[in-house]
Amino acid sequence: MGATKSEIYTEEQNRLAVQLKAIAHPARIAILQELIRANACICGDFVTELGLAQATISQHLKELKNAGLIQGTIEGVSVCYCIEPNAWKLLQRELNSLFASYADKNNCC
Amino acid sequence: MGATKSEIYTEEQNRLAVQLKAIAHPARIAILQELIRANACICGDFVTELGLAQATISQHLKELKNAGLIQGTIEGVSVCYCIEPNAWKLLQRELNSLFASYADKNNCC
DNA sequence: ATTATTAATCGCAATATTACGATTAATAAT
DNA sequence: ATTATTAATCGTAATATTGCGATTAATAAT
Repeated sequence: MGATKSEIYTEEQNRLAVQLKAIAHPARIAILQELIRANACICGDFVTELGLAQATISQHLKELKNAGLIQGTIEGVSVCYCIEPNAWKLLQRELNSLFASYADKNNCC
Repeated sequence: MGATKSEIYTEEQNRLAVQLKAIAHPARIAILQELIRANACICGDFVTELGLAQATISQHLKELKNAGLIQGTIEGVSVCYCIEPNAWKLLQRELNSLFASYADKNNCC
């Protein structure tokens, strides 16, 4: 016990859960918002922007990258991060369809 | 350490993170989908629907309820769950604005 | 060559999550 | 009254996450 029983769910459910889990942390939400706001890619600016240690930021970036939501390219001594457009748009579509499926059905309770 | 440093984020970032974390589990995604699909409120059907123990389902329902995403009303010996419309629509709006802020900016990397 | 800067990784401690069996509390049926 | 049904809760074990200091690897600047 302790680990999620991924075998019993559909692939879509698992994928959506993984991506939502990646976003579901205030630090990572802040990172994504700043990435979008700045458009141009930033990197270690997050360390000063948020009040977290460099190791912690690096870990959060890694999780976002693992979920495929951002990408980073080495640029000399620093790393330039930005949104991964395809995964981002796919997630948007999947969430849209989830929310759309709850149109305006009248609740029973 | 081990706990999220909520103090350093905005209230919106924290709220969004809490609600996304509530959804970010395949079992809870399955529960929400089934709740929406059935429209009418189900309850312990989830135990047979998914392959999880009753205690586990009850815990997942509690988390969704704590996040304000669903509501449950006692109906005799069983409990009838359904989507909480206001929280659901608010979350939809917040996610929409997050995704909308990434319009079609051209990435730099 | 040496020194600074940047970011990844390792190792650790604290805390949170996932899952379940067992028990409990409450209503419904007999 | 007794028995079934339903769902919450407790306790526990396994695993995952969060956060950081310290170290490491790599390029840039001197």
